[in-house]
Amino acid sequence: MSAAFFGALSDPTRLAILVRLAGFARPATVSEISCCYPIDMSVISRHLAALKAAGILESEKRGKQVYYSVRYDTFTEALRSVADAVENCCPDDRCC
Amino acid sequence: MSAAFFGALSDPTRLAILVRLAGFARPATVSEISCCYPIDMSVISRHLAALKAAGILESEKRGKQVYYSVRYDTFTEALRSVADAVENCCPDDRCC
DNA sequence: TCTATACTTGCATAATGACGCAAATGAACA
DNA sequence: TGTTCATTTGCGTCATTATGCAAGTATAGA
Repeated sequence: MSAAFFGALSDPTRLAILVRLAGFARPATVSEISCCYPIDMSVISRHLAALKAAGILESEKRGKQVYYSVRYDTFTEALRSVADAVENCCPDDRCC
Repeated sequence: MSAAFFGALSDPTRLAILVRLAGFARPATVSEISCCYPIDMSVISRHLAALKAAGILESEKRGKQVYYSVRYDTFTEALRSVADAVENCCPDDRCC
């Protein structure tokens, strides 16, 4: 349950990239992704790196291009495990 | 699927507060929560307000004190709906 | 080897956010 | 009404982060 995981999702641009990439349903290159936003490609590249560092995306280099794709299994598993953790949290009345 | 929702969870202190509050399994006052952290109570109060604004907590004022509690249903539902959305995202190959 | 393409990294700047302190609000109670 | 306690809000400061531009790296192809 890491704050870094949620931090990766806390930026509107990164979230939009993730949704778009999920919609692609196939790996996409940085250029393909960045052409959809009025933002410099270097910025998109950094966002993709951040999502990858959080374990949400994975990348594969083929020739000159880098293909990013969603790690559906780990991503959805992470979200559901947080939901489960909060739901099944063992009561603890003590403070400090 | 809002970035603000994840933004509320992207801070380690806020996440710790949420976990603690979930562990309490009952509403807790700002003082009760803040006594667990070496942080000024005003900061905790702001964190609680942020979590509430994100729909993760709710508050009730009783006398001089404000009781915060987790909105388990909406919180876990939000996480699971994001997981579902990414998982069942309709493919869309077009760019821009 | 030279050039073009795809992407990443360095650096500066601007915006955002966390924090502490002090003051303000609001409720209970003498 | 005045005091005290619980919480919130205003404000200044420091750290982090998003962004753009320019330069760097790496790969493909002429």
